[in-house]
Amino acid sequence: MIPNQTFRPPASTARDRVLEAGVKLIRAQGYSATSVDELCREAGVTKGGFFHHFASKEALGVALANYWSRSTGAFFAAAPFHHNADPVERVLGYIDLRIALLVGPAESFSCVAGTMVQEQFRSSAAIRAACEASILGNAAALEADLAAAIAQTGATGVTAGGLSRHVQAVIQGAFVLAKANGGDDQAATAREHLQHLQRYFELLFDQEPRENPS
Amino acid sequence: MIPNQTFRPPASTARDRVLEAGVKLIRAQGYSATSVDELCREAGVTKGGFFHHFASKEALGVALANYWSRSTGAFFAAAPFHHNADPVERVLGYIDLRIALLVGPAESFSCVAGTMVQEQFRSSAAIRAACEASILGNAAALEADLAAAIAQTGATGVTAGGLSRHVQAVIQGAFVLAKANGGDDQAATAREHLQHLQRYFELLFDQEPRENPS
DNA sequence: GCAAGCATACCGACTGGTTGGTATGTTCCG
DNA sequence: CGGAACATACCAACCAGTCGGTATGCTTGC
Repeated sequence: MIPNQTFRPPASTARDRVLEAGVKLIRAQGYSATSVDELCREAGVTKGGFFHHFASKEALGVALANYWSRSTGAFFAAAPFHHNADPVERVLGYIDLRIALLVGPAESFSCVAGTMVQEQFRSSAAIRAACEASILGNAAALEADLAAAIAQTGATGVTAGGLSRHVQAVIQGAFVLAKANGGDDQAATAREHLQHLQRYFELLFDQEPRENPS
Repeated sequence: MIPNQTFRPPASTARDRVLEAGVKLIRAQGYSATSVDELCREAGVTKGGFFHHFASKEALGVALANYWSRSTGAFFAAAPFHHNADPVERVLGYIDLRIALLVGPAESFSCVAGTMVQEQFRSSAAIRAACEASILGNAAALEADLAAAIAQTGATGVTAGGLSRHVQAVIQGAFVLAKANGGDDQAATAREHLQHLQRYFELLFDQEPRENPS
């Protein structure tokens, strides 16, 4: 879910270069279709180097999901939307940020954890769990703001936890439909769905609709 | 997106058995992780038989997406929610049906097209296009009802096409989060998100909230 | 009515290349 | 010196795809 490489520090060690290669290749091809040899080539590391740092390809998958969690968690934790006094505006500001990050081809904004878990949820329990932690970690970061927004507006029939997970579900769904789009603007496809999510929150929290950038 | 095997006629020919094997295995493992040998074993077909019917594994992927389109299209076209006089009720009835289909483990209700496109959107243009057609075909089937609902309620800022695609995006996102869930009720995870989608439509079309089954 | 001719459906051994993983160095830093 | 960080060479299993062949049925000519 973090947008593109510029938001992560350039990889220096071999281990980090492999993780960066994993982000790039698995976003574009998925986990199973990405071979260890390919990862090594992309990272400029030999097979021996790879297996020195990762006990198996599965271990790389788990480490990659954790790496992804840390990167995205740090990025969103540092974002300025947290400074807004109104919790509803903080929630809408988060979605604004997510929309702003949707640029370029799908492999530059899609989610490594979502991609991996869709393939590996039955084959590898360890990867599944690491991806779940990544996605739910992102959700949890928004839960307090959502709880405050619900309390402030008196919205009924929803919970902060449920809504926070739903935000992530819509984001993941937006990625799938963006990937399915064969046109030249996959990002616009993804934005469309986050704008519907925003409208849902505006209706739920009884806000004036904000004008959408697109 | 069609739920489970009981909604499709039992496969008799070798070709159909391979397609059914594809539905089962690719739902559980993804496209890349499913080998031709595995498909043959599951279908009770030999390698020669497989390549008699499909020119390549990629051709099987395309045929599978088309098979999926036809199955799901026919199933939803025959569903009784179409008979409701109120277009808003038809839309909500569609989501009710989608919710009702969410039972069992994720591999029994998830979408073959969504799973394949997430892995193959860059690697195979033919599979990507076939999956796009499958997902957008499901969306298009709801577009007229959404257009009528918008006209009837005067909902502003949304289009029938955009909303119909959003329904599919939420469904796909619900599947991803269901797969990520390691608990014993992945279906409940998926249902949660479709209920939020339903609430969005209730707010958008100014309906009384319906009581949710869960 | 029946056989020749041909298409379809299917079989399973085989191939060249790739897979994840290992065993055994070498290099370099504290 | 010792161990962490790599490199090289290699392996058995597996991969998608090929190939020569068979069994079956349909079609056409006589």
